[in-house]
Amino acid sequence: MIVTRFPPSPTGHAHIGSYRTAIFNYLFSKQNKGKFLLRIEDTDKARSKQEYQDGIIESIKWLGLEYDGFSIQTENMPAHKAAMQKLVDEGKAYISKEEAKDGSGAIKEIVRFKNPNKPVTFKDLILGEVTDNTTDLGDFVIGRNIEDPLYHLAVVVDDMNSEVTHVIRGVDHISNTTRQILLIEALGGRVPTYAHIPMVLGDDKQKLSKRKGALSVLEYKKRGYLPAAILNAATFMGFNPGGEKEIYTLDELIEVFDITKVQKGGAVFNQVKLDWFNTEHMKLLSEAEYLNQAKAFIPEEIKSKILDTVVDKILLANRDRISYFGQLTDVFADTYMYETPAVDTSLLIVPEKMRKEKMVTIESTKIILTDLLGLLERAGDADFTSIETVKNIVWEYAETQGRGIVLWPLRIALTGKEKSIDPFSMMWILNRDEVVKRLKNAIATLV
RNA sequence: GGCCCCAUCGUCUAAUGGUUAGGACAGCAGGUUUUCAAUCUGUUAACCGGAGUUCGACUCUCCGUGGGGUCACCA
Repeated sequence: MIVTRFPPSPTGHAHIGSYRTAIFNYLFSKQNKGKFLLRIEDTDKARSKQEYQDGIIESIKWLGLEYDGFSIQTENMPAHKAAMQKLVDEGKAYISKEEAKDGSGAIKEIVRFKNPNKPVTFKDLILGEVTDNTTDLGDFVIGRNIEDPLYHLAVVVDDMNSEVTHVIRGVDHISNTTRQILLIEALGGRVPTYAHIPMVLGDDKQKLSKRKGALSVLEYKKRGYLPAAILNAATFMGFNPGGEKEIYTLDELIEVFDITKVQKGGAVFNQVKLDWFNTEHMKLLSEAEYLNQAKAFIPEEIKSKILDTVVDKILLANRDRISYFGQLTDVFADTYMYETPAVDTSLLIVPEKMRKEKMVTIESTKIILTDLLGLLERAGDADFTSIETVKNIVWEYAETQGRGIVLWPLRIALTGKEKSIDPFSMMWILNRDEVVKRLKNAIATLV
């Protein structure tokens, strides 16, 4: 049985690079019908916070990475202490009286591992054979004192006890690996198989970090990204199944993932490409799913003053204009979507470059808008049932007069904005009465 | 600096000794039912350098160079 684990320390809100490690562990274990364990490494009590632990669990659940086992490292302390005592008893570790590093000058008893000083070689699923001379590590510390075990010891004991078979983690841990192997050997445990995955880099090609603006996974959740897109994008940093397909669901990822094909070099994180992945995954949503999820991102005070049916229309008309739900905030910030806008007369006049040789004056604009108003007043309710049918109301007229000449002032009359959604979608959202009202308003400004 | 790891378009990558070095994102150009967005089409752009091995190297070896990681009583 294959067992992998993801052991974050609850000392901050982790970003996409950290969770990619979780994803690779998850993918590998699931495709082998194995187990995926989540372990909170909180041996650094001073920096660990419940808030961060909650964030980790929330993120993992949101991403859909169901774990088969959960543990909190400090709860396994008795086992860590027993292991440390055993090493000391067997002469493989010793207690050393040293001056405390906290500047107090006090002398305390720390526990050091007696380094056998030999080169350690292990086989890495991604890197191949890795050898490291451990002598320069010295007799490294494994406990603050005989009662207080540190990271390396705790990890090794926990992994042994939970029978972890594969340790998949970032290459930044590679030098930890050799010293942990030393500990496993001293404890008489079985050395797991390792796979060191490349770092996720920032634009500066250095390890991605929050300090350099990397967003936490929780932040992406808040901004309305789809977990499926995060999963897909994260996996593709360092892995590629070959072929030209790039959009994969979690199940498909489990299917095609191959740890041995993971890239050796680091991958620069690209926010723009993440947005693209999200756009593509949004297209995979059914209309009902889209609407349902989108509604959570409409500011309450705005939602309460618009009819549900109109909200749906606004959402649908803007569907392919957003790449993540958080952008809905901008959509609704354009109040013309649901409130009659003030119209600036000068905007109504078709800009020069779009006139196509035609004369455009205040008078001609007024005539066009008046003609349009007539067409719309005469339209039936059925004409407003879809964007397509709405378009048919004015299309013939626009064709004969010149599309730009007609559609430009129409759109401005409806939105009051130089840049906006198209007039057909707008009329569909608004329905006849409001369209007629806005046209009349616009005509009134043309003196 | 010691030790370790890495190296294909700007970015993510495909290629597993023989390809016009492919795709995606971004960029650029154009089309489209006006604008913005979206969308469609086309297009610019890469094998870090030098030796070797070989009939033949992006692919294998070595040496450079460059980049990164790590050197805690953090994890």
